[in-house]
Amino acid sequence: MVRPREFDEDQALNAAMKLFWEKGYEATSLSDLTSKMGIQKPSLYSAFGDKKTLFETALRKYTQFHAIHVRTTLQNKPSIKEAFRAFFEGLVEEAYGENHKRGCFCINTMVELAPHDEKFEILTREHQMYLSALFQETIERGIRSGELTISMSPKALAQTFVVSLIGLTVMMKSRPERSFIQNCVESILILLK
Amino acid sequence: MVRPREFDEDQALNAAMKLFWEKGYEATSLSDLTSKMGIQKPSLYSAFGDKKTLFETALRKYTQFHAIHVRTTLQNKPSIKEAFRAFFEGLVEEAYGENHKRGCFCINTMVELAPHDEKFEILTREHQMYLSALFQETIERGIRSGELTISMSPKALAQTFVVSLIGLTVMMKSRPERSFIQNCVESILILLK
DNA sequence: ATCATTATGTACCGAACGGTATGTTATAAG
DNA sequence: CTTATAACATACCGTTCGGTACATAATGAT
Repeated sequence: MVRPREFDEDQALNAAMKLFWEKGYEATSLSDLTSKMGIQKPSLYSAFGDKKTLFETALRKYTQFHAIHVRTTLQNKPSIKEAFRAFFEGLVEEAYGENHKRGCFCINTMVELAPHDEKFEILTREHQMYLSALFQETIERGIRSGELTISMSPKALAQTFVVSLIGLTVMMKSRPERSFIQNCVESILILLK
Repeated sequence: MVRPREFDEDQALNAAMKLFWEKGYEATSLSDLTSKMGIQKPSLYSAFGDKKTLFETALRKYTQFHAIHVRTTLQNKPSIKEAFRAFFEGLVEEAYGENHKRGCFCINTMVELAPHDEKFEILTREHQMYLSALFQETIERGIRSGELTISMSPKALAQTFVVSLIGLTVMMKSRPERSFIQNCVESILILLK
């Protein structure tokens, strides 16, 4: 009964996500968006709403993908210690490897928007809480299996891992020597005893 | 021989610093700046150059103040452990106390500008390296005095403290429960044995 | 008192911003 | 084949952006 979409919504949203991820909310213009998404402004508005709404949709998509990525990385190794090592060293490799990445969209948003927009304060906090729960489950699995014998509570350790993850991700934006980051990863992993 | 400035440069720069600190580079407009600095645009340009230059000047001023603040906090206590505890708990108090602050201008800049502007990549990295050196000196002081017997190198521990500082500061922007942050502080301080 | 020099306020610049009105085109139901 | 509906491209909206030209005002040196 109606004319169908000529563009792939999911693909367009992916393009928007990459842009916001790379440049942030303010520095990304509607022109940037429409050109990379391959659509015109009216199509963008009818499909995704205004700029803030599109940003929120893109961020939600990112956090979902990211949560899955973290979960699978942690489940990928039988050893818990090796799983966390692989997770943190994967981070470093992403940042210092051949085609280095953009950091974390959620962390960028915590800095740019969370302090001035309660919606993003909540959205980003919930993602960090999800990661914390994920870490905690993994740690508790290691304790139950007898692999880990940690000195602090699994919850506190998981929270510390979240903060370490954020600290590493942001620190790498200033591109310190790789040894700096590597030292930090080793220190953090010491907490696993 | 010439007409003198009618405004206090230092005071105007302070106002600019607060604005950039609070809102970041992109979200702060020249109108915001001129109104809070109490001057007109031509005065701003003749005294401070363009927006980017003013931002850089403001950031340099911030990092100088911040370095002094950290140094004095660390030197304020005879016990090294107590000094670091006071430092990290001061952070938390700043964020959760009565009139909570804006986080850290340098960290905000690491996220917003460092990935796209080498000048700020370098400037922010150098500040973090300075903090790392400060932490390291303090730790080594504690070792020499016999107060500390740490398992890793003072350098690696100092670097880990820098990353923890960044992680805590950014995490607090999403305003998690205070216990979350407090747990992290305790875990970090465990590294001091 | 004159003059070179610089700060100031006003008014303006072109460009880009986020967002929309409008007319046209493509579709599927009838 | 007509028609209702919605997506499309174009062209435009008022506003704000960063930055400046210009005339005026204030100063110290002469």
